Amino acid sequence: MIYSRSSEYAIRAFVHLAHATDAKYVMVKQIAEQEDIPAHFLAKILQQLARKGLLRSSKGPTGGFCLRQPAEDITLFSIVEALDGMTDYEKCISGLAECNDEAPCGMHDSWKDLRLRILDYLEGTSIADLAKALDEKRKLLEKPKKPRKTVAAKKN
Amino acid sequence: MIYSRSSEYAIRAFVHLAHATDAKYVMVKQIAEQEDIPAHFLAKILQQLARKGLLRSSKGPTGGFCLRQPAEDITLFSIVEALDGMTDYEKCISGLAECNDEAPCGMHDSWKDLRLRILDYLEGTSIADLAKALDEKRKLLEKPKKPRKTVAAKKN
DNA sequence: AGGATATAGGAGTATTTTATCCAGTTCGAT
DNA sequence: ATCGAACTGGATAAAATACTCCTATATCCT
Repeated sequence: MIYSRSSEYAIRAFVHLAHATDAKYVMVKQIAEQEDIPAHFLAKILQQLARKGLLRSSKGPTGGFCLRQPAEDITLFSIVEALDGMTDYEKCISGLAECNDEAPCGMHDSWKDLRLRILDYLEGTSIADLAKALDEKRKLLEKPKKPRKTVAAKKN
Repeated sequence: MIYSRSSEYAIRAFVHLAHATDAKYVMVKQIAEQEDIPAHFLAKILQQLARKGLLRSSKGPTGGFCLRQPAEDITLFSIVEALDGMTDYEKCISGLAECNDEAPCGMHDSWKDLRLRILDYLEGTSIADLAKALDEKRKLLEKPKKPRKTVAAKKN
């Protein structure tokens, strides 16, 4: 709800690509299957991001997509901005077009603070951050110290 | 983007109602005009909120809507929850259904922190807060110490 | 060179959100 | 009692978002 579903898909795809460290191209189909994202839809999204310069693409066999910059340099902000735009964040949350720092709007100041935090989050989080966090979580789950029989009661 | 347009309209309508201090009913049409909200659409929204117990409604002449509780007791959260639901906030931002505090998801922890802030904002801000902030802003604008000729260059 | 493969891109469909309209019901006022 | 005002609720429409399909184009591989 901070960003669209398109952006969500893109972010997940980027994290996936960040794991393909050897800078090889990865097929949309492969990403879509492993990340459980509608393939055709994801293709569209990645095409957009390739046009915007965030991805590199190649056609034909051995083709696919790969990150154009190191994962450390790609922020969530750059992805969300490219797909959703930032107009929602630029206007006042109350929807009053006339509202600015001087004009009246009850929500203005408190929202400004929260918006800043959201933008900080988007600008301060890179694909590399997410990829690393994901790796660490996976490692923790791979070697459970005290495995309890089977993976039975899987709480959702 | 934190909440839907419906919620935005509702919040503005509630702030409007909070100003009708004498607990009288206010017509949808009147709110819609003054707040510049599509009247029929707003009617639907207020009906929903009346059904959920956040508003009191009355038909016929002298009828309309009024707050059911004091504005201090109505949080943004209660409105947004009633209209949008909180399912978006309950699930992991990455869209992974399987993701929970133990399961792997790169975004989980950082998002958890931000989500908490957003919910704090929604739960910690009441309609009375917004109404008061709006009043204060208006007062500041009403009596400019040094009025400069006319209100000419009205910057958007 | 030519066939297989993967992205590019346009067009089309489905679903959700936003917005409108109208007939029905309730209630106040004359 | 009756009329009109205002909410109620269902049906409809428009717009935005999410998703699918098909053809073209570029590239690798034999």
